[in-house]
Amino acid sequence: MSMRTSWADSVSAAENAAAGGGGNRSTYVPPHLRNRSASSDSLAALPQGGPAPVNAAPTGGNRWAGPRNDYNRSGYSGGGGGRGGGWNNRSGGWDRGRDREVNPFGDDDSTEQESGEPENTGINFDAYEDIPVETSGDNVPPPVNTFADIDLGDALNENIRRCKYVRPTPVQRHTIPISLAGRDLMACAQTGSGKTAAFCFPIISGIMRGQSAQRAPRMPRTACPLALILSPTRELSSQIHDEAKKFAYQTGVKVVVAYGGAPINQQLRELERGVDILVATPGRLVDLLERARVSLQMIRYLALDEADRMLDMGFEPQIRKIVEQMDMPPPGLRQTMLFSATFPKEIQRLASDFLSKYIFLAVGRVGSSTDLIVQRVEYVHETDKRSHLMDLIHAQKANGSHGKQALTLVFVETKKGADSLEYWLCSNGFPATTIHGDRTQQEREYALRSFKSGNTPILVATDVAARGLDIPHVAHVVNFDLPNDIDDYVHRIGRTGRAGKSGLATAFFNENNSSLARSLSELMQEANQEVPAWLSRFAAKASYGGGKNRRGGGRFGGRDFRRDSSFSRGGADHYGGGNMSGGYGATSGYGAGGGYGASGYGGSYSPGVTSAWD
DNA sequence: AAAAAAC
Repeated sequence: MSMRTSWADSVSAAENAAAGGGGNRSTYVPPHLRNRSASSDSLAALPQGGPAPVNAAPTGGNRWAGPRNDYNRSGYSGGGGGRGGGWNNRSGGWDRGRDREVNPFGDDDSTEQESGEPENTGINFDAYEDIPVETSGDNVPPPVNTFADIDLGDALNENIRRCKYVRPTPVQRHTIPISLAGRDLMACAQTGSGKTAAFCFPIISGIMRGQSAQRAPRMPRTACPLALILSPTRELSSQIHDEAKKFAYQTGVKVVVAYGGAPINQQLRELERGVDILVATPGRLVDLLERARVSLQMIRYLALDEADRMLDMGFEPQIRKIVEQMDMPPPGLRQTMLFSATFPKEIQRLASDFLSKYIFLAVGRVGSSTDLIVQRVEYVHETDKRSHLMDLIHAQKANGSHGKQALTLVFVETKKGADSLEYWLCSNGFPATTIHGDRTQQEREYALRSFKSGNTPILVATDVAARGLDIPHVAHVVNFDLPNDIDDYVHRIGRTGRAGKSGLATAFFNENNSSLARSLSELMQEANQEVPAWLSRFAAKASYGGGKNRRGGGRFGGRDFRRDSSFSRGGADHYGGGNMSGGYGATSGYGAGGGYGASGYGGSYSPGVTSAWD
């Protein structure tokens, strides 16, 4: 009860200060002002020294060392002694109830066991012990072994508990301290490695500590996020947003998502209500920037997820526009994290342009984790694929659990192919739906929901669903059409075998896939899968045909990209030099393609990790 | 070659 008035007071104090008497009726309260109870705090109570220039932060390295008494306040976590005391209980908060924070964890912590085991059991934690991890760079902060080793703050710790994260994944163990130290990072990490949490925790924590009292400029209709997370697909952005909201629950840090295909007005409204962390796809963000509805001048954290994917998709111009040609602070004055599964020269270039004195991190995939996925390859002629699929689904049906049919994800190569296969399945009595880029966003989201819920246990998808998407409980991934790229294959099969559950991946192979034969059989061998003799023969043939073999074939510590002739063309060692600034970087060891993530089939690929770790 | 992504 007193809390309510406290909050209200706090808000009006903040408003008065922020509006400067200008009659601005914005209800947005910067995060560093939110977590304080008004009775004792006011603007003047900001951490000592008052306003620190925001730009002093990233390279300073020491900004975390100061007293951090501006969060975990009594009004917040201490509360009535019960956990989650603060926000939940208020009946009208600083926002006057207009945007009551929905509990992203569902109704109550205590009901979480209702449907079987908690999400995180079954993870083979021991498998994490011997994951190869390589870092390079100057003064790399040591990894942590537990979340408790890191001072993320009570609110965040509580959310980690709610997420049931027991121990940090390798990418988290390394990334979080690096990031908390204010360092830039280029990381080889893929879906399933826990990277969303790895970059969200430090961002949220940093924003909460945000000692910068620098106010957002007074631009009533322009949102000024402190952190930007870019990702290649709408669904991935949406998923990151969902995760980030869990991590930020009751921290006062506001997360907003913006992507195309959805009505922009709602997103604009959300933005107007204030945003600390903006998750976005590049196209929509450019739109928002051009409308001046978003300004990047306050950005302190930038995370680029699936960077190689974004470049594949032709986003480089938009990304460069966003990062270099708008009003975002330059490298060194912001903290940048670049995540990519592979390191072709385009990515190297991006890294040397976007990052400052960065640390390079490559996390190997979890030991023998692909053991959790049984991979089968079957020789199927183009014309036989449908009937073959029908057989598989029938067999699957027999295995279904809880009276529900197990979820089957079917990958095809084209959007038309997806539609026609879906139509065929449906007209043959199989409940199927489809997701691809020709469908409206509404249809895509509906399809995904319907699939996840089990209402439509068969989902036909193009590669839009291959990467990053977290669909729990997929029992079977069928590569109806194999991709041309082994990385895509790895991503696709990674949709199953999650959360420590076993998964099955079946591929239909025929002459059309010759180019994949070699890398596919290598991958399967590495994962202790049975490679059919006929596939080995295809592989042997293809290795001479010069098909699309894997570059270098190297493992950890492959080719040095600077020795790649195509790389040094037009300026020997340009990138090497660029990356070497300060002696960091993806220098030897992680080649352009021949390096870690590329050849190791997902250097950090780690299926068998629960959804929340993505 | 196809996929994805802003209106």
